[in-house]
Amino acid sequence: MTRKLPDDVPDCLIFLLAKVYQKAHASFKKQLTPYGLTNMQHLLLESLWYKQGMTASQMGKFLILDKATLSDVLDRMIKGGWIEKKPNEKDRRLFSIYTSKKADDLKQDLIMERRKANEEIMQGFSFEEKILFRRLLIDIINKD
Amino acid sequence: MTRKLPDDVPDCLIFLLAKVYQKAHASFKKQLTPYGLTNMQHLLLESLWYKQGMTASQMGKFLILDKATLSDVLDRMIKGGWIEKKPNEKDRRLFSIYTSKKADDLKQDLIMERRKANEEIMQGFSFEEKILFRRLLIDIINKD
DNA sequence: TTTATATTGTTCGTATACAAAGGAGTTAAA
DNA sequence: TTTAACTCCTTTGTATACGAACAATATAAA
Repeated sequence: MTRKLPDDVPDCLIFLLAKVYQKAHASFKKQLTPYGLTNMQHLLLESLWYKQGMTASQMGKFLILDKATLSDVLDRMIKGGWIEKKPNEKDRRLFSIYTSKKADDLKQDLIMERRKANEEIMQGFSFEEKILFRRLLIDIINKD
Repeated sequence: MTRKLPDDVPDCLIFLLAKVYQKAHASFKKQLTPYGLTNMQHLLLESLWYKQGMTASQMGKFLILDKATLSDVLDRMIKGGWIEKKPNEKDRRLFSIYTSKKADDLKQDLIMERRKANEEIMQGFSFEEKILFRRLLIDIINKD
């Protein structure tokens, strides 16, 4: 599916951003296939390893994800045995989310795959370009 | 839905790319709502204005889009009266796609909206940063 | 020319995305 | 303390995405 841009590159930054994301996403997706995980599921696991026991609402804020999107993904991950939900006794609206043993056993491998995927994206960039590219991305996200 | 990154920015370029795309997409989506068009539909219209009469396969190659994705989008755009499909007489597998009058009447406005959206994304960047950012994005897409 | 191969577009299945509305639970305000 | 306002999560509806399988058609190869 991944291909090069036409010779007359579209003068549309939104399009370029979409294609860069599409390519990075597709590449990482291939790496994850053997594990039976989707990109989004991998992202949630790494978030939980960073901070176990978050509620769905907290994860949504942390990852800038819609709660409706998250609800479905969490559901599939519970069915797949990747995470567990524990009800909060004080506030019965809340569930704390934890990774499962099945997930934890793959932790080192999965983190390594992500590192590899990240390196590939900017492979060929100079050190300065890598730093600047990352900074510009963060600037765009945090603008306003 | 759009929010800032947490203080401890995740060290994952794929995540940053996803969030930049998410933000640009959401922003343009708001601009397009009054027209009754989605981002994808707008993209297809601009492609056709650039080159009328492309087949679905040609559009897919031009925009780096899966034919399955395109098939659905084209279907909705025909139902919405934005485009028209004309069968090819020489090769009965093919359909040439053209914009409708309804779409053409909005052409100048829609192109203007896209320009505005693009400017907003890199607003605040220096001239050099704008040039470099665009080049780096294209490099990533065309790598390999 | 007939058979194998390739291409085009559709359909199916699954996974994001997100707006909007709804149900259950909690907190603030009168 | 009882109601209004808010929060959390789920559900519904629509729109991407894309791999895989398919039917119809076209082309190359034998």
